[in-house]
Amino acid sequence: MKSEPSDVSIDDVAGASLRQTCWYGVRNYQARNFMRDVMRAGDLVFFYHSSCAEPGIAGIVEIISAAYPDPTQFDPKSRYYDPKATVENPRWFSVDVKLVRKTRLMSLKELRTYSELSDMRLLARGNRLSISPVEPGEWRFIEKKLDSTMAAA
DNA sequence: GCCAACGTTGGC
DNA sequence: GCCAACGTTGGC
Repeated sequence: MKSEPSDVSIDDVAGASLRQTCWYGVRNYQARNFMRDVMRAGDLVFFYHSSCAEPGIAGIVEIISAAYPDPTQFDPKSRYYDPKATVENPRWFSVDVKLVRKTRLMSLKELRTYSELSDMRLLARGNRLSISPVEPGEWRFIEKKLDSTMAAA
């Protein structure tokens, strides 16, 4: 799951009182469908920092709730307000996530160096989805790299 | 700030 | 249902 750290970073989650946060603001149908139809409580997620100086994986979070209507779609003051959404017929969904652990930053640049990840959806050409599935083999590979390689600084 | 690659909108 | 115009994402 991608988040702009200037909005919500892994440190924001780590610093939150319950070390958890609502994942709001998804406004893409494919990403919504992954969240609503595929994610389940207990699933683990790579927390990816996007649109920043060093984009990449910055931590691991766990899904702790089923998808529920994203409250920001009903809030006229929110940048995520959707006038076509109603409480009876919500368009957009959120999940709650909690911190599992911060990791070293595994940059996009580094991710692209691993042939084992050449088919990863996140790395696909032109991919803009803020939420994309990670194959079990990809997950294991990245987790191993995160554990075995120390950050340069 | 640029721009490629998408996704969405709306006229027809 | 097509598709041009427009808007957004996100790396660089």
